[in-house]
Amino acid sequence: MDEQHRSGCPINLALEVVGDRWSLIVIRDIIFGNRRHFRDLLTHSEEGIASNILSSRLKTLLDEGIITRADDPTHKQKGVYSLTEKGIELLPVLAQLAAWGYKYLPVTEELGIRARLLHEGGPKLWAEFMDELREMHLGQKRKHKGPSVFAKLRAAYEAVVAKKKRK
Amino acid sequence: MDEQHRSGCPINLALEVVGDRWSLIVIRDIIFGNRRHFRDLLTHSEEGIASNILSSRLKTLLDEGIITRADDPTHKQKGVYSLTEKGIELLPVLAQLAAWGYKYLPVTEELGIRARLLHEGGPKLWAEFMDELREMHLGQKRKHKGPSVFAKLRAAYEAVVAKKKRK
DNA sequence: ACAACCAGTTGCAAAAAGCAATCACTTGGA
DNA sequence: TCCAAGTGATTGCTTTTTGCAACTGGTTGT
Repeated sequence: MDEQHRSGCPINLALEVVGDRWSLIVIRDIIFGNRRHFRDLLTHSEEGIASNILSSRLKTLLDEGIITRADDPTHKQKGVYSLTEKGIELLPVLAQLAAWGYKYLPVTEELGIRARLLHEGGPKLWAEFMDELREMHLGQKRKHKGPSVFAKLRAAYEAVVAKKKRK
Repeated sequence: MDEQHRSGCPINLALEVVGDRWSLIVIRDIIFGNRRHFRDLLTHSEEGIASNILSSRLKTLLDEGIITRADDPTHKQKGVYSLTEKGIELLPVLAQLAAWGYKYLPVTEELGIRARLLHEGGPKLWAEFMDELREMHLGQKRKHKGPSVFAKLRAAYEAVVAKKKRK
């Protein structure tokens, strides 16, 4: 059970934790979609994750201290997943990855809009977003004022979807 | 052969390309270790990559346009792998991943020093480094003057190794 | 009472990773 | 000239991970 690490390199260690095809997808949906329940992550998944894989990933992320799980008072079986600070700080990784994908890969318009805004906003916007995530997941009070980055990203996405529908 | 994408999300598309345990390790060794030959990547790998996996990853990275391969004039069988602009622009992703790993995972001192310097230098240092990489891999002339970031990172690493040896 | 909802688990097949040995060729030195 | 060392891989094999579909056992609302 004592997992041996391949090396003590930070990049390698990070890849051992989130270097697979699904972990960061789950984190992405928690961050940008605010999906907090198992079913929510399962059925709204753009990519169609299987339930056993989702289950296994959530377990790993729990073990690694990237997310936590709490009981939902409204439903005895429902669990609420929240990001830890360690999980929230994966946002810059996701942002850079998204920027790279947006620039070089065949991204669809509606799914690319968030990557664009995040890229244009830069580290300052990321920090604001992380501040909001700390409020949403850790119950800390927001430091920055003004409109929510989360809401702005969502609104931009909805606008693109609406525009495409009209055509 | 026409691979179907799981979705048009930039994060997902990026993960489909480099979201595995080895691709970014190879890129890391090319960038930070300046390893340009198959054998070089194979035998100096900190993590001990197997030859068939290295072979397969290099093929994928070639197909994706992240690296190119040229014949080495000094040896008919030797190939020289170089980064493309698309590959060079993975540096910010590596830097963020390294920063996260450095902060939260059991990184060894000698392998963590580069992550620390890269983090402290921030996007400005990354840009300088990418400028150097364009010189090393694409034959473009460097725009910025002054000491090489590549050399600084290497020197810092050597210094830590030397210090540990003395003890 | 019962259908819909919830968080998973199980069993099985396919794909990928990992390991050791081998291959076909090139180079440099005795 | 010959042969060891070096080159970039490939092959065959086992183990591990992924992916899919069906299922389980409990909860909630009507």
